[in-house]
Amino acid sequence: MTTAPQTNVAQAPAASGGPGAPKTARGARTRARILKAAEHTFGTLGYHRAGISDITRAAGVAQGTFYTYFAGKEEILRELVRDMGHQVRAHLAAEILDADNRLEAEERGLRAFLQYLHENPSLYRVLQEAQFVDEAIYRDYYEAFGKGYVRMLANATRKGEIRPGNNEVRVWALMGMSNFLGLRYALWEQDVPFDEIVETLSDLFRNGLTLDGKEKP
Amino acid sequence: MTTAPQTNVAQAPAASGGPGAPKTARGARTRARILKAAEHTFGTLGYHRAGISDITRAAGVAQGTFYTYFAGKEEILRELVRDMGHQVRAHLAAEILDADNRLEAEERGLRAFLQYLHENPSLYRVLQEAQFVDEAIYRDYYEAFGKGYVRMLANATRKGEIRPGNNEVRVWALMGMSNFLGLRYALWEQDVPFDEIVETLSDLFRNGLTLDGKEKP
DNA sequence: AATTTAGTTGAATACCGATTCATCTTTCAA
DNA sequence: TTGAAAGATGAATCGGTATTCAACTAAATT
Repeated sequence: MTTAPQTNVAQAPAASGGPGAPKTARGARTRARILKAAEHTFGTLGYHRAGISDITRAAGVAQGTFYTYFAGKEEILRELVRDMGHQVRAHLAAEILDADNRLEAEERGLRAFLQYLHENPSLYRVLQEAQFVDEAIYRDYYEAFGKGYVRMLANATRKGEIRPGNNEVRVWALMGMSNFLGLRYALWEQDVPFDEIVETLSDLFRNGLTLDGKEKP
Repeated sequence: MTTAPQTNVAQAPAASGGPGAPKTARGARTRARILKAAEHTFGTLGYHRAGISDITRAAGVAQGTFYTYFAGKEEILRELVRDMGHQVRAHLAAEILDADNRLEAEERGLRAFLQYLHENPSLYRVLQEAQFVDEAIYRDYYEAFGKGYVRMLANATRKGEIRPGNNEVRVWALMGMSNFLGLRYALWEQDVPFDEIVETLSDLFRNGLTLDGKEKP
């Protein structure tokens, strides 16, 4: 029996992290810096054009350091999508909290989303590109988002705030709206004030699109 | 002054085509085969994973032949987006033609779109990936689409079929809905019949989302 | 039939960037 | 204080693939 390198056995590389989750404060800081840098780099250059070297340069570390915390390029993208997903959801949830009813929640939610996207444009690009790098992570994002959304609509239905209907389908429609409106009016061109966008959608929610009568409650 | 290679001056390489538009029937056929192959290959493997060799193999031509008709990988993607854009718009326009009013047009349009996406899944991927390869071509697609859409809503407004409102914003919201519903229910999982999706949206258009009254016409 | 133009071929080129690794430095626990 | 563990370095490797090109074949033109 020689001196076996027990070090190599290693307990499963941190279920959530890459090759190894940081074990010191310094490591945690470095990892965070790299993640932030990746967000910015992917957001600006796009996933494919961005090189690991671009990320590490932006983070101010050497190339090799990257692999201390992430298994590879795909891995850090996944991590990023998870992180950013948590952030938006937390942010929107907070913004909606003190809404008196569903309509108000939709209004506040949409406005907050447009604002958030404007301030964090990387979210859009990172998320959308992730779709074609690892579809599962993209689906996870929207299914997590949608799940909470459906629950809220179900509550609103119970309270009699919205018409009964297929809330899952509605949620996907609503997420699609926000997404496109965000791309067009928060990222591309700021030529319509958010208030007007929100008002237009609010009108749709209150009155529909057509002119003929609405069944009375 | 030496014998200048006047050949190199060349009149701008076919405004729309690549290095040279085909000049014989055989050439046209080959070019078309490559374009079809690219659609399928990009649609299946994705733009970045797909190699020129994958495309030419699928088309049954040699690698070099590709460059007889296209300046490069990005170029063929652009061509593809333009082509596919024409196709969808033409298809949807036809499907909507004999609608009696805007609501019916929306219903038919949505159903037709879901159906089309289900039958031509490549459209989604090619288009969405193009966004990050050449944003302009992506914007062109949706601006062309949106332009026609806005015009139709304006007509409907004039006819008193829909409520007055910001039709451009509405159009982006509507395109977003279709897009997400298509991804979720036509591409990912077919677990809700198109009829139910259409009915859910139709209800939204007729009655809105909320329960309280609608201003009467 | 001869000549020019268009189209085709596929191997060679050229470049790029993700990942590895041996070495060095910092941190931390005993 | 000191040795082991954790972190950091950056040059070298390695695989992949978009593009080029000189030679060949088919079609059209005279």
